[in-house]
Amino acid sequence: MLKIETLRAYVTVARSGNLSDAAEVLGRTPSALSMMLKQLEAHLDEPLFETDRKNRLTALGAFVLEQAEREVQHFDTTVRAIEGYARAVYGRVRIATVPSVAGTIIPQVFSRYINDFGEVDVEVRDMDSSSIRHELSRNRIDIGIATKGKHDAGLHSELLLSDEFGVICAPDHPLAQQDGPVSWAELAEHRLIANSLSAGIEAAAARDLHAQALLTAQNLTSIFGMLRAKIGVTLLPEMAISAAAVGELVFRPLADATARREIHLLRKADSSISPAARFLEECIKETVATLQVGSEAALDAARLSDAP
Amino acid sequence: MLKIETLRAYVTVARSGNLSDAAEVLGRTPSALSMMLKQLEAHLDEPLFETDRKNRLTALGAFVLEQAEREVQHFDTTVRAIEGYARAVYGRVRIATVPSVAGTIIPQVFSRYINDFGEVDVEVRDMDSSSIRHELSRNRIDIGIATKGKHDAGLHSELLLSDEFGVICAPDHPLAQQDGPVSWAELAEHRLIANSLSAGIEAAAARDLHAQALLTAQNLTSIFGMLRAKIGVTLLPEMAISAAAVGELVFRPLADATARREIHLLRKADSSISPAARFLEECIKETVATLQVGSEAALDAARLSDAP
DNA sequence: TCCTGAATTTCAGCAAATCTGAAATTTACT
DNA sequence: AGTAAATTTCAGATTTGCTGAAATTCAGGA
Repeated sequence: MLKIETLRAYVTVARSGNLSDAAEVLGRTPSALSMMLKQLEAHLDEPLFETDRKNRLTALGAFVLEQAEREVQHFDTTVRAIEGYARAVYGRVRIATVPSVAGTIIPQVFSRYINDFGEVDVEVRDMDSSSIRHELSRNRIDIGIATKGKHDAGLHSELLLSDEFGVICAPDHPLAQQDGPVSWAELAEHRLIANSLSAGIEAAAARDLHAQALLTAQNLTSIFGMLRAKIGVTLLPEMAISAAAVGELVFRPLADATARREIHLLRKADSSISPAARFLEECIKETVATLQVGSEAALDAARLSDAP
Repeated sequence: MLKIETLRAYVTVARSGNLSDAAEVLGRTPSALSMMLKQLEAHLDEPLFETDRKNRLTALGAFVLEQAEREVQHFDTTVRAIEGYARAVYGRVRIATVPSVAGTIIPQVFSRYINDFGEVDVEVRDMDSSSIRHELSRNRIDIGIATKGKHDAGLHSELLLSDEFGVICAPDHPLAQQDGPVSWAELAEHRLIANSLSAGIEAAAARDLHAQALLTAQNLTSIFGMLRAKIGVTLLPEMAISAAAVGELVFRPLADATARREIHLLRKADSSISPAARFLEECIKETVATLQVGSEAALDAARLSDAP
């Protein structure tokens, strides 16, 4: 049966015009090549070379050279693609994250690892957590960075980082006049502007506050506008504000340490991800780990470098 | 190193979803396939299947399947092309012959061997002998059927058949009133219409006649027109007239048996021809041999069957 | 949860293919 | 014709690949 290595040997010999040089190139002895070509000619039952010296091809030889050359090249290309994909130097990764991570962690990941990505094509999108989970389950993205859903079946999750909620208000708001954590009772005395992220806080006190809230805003721009207009205060995870251009607003942490948003690395549980996706995941986790070594200090540094 | 047979094994297993069926298809044992795939996975340093049962692929597995499938198909196509070319069931042969052979022998060849030509693409052209030799030496055709040149260097020749010259004249011409061979002396008493074929006769008497000839015509139609108008007689090889629609003309052989046109099978001496060309050559020679078994009778038969 | 049968993997030994190095042969060139 | 280089041949060594049996793993039912 015809083998690629036979064709490769023939191409090398036919092109170099003699066995010894070809043997050098291929890293075998001339005698091995001689036997290989003999076998090929026996298989075709026709000579490929005009003379014993391999410097002139028969008509069949010329035809085989053309075909074999094309074939060997095609094969090598395929092998490169397969090996490249396996070693994550080639491929495509589609990732979707919540905006705050898209604006903080992700840029860090790329600035650290961009050189290791080779030919990998990374597609980043930002969307809200439930959309991310939906896109994941429909196989529209490979990796998601989002909060977990109540009962997301078929998704594998891994805690990436947890993000402390705090109170945001205008600098001349009464709550901005003091430092330190804010208690639920303290917060209850001010008008709350609810938002989709704060609605996720599970503490009972938070639920009560939301039940009484009169205003709900969805996007950061409008929330921040209301804060500056001193209409009220809001609750947001720390990263959500650091990712945006905050301008003149004050952040005070919540006294209730359970009020956190937990951001997970999500992927489909049943199907495997490509090596490139796995590699990107590793880069993200390592980046997060590094940033958390110096705890908040490192996170702050990340934020600063991210807001020129 | 990655081998085609490994890719083929992987494709078969990935498509059938289990080892045993694939082993059946490939004609090996499941254990052989198991080891092959293990080796492939080790080479890529990544799993190709989700579970030990081979019915679900990893992301890498899906990618490799796609690539390997394409590759195996490409390889098989190449091998078919090479083997087909070698066995002369595939290829192209360009052949040029003098018109008389194009009109007699060649149709016979095809009617006998057409079924053996498979996918071979045969191109037939007719032209005069010197053009044929020229085209051959420029590698524009693979096989030529023509008379030899004076000093055609680099051409291999082989006598195919020799064709007796004779006198052609109108039925009411004086020479048509008798049977049997015509002597040079007899012929000298009539006006000769010279032509490019008769000019090639080497006999001294023929040269004298040509020196005195007043008319020279190149193509058969005009020659025959002149014969019918009783302007004179001409000398032509027997096949040249049998190949054409002769109509009402009389042929009498020459007494001088040396006046023959020798038609050769020509090809370039240095470069080899393709297996398909070689096969066609064989077919032509065999056809000629068969026709000559019954000597002239057979040739006559050929002519008859060729002029419906 | 355990059992059962099927599928797969492992292992050892065997067979086939391929390689090497030396010697013999052929070829091209002087 | 002689010589040097290239190629082929040959035998032995090595590697690779395959088989068949046994062990293991797995899926599905009791």
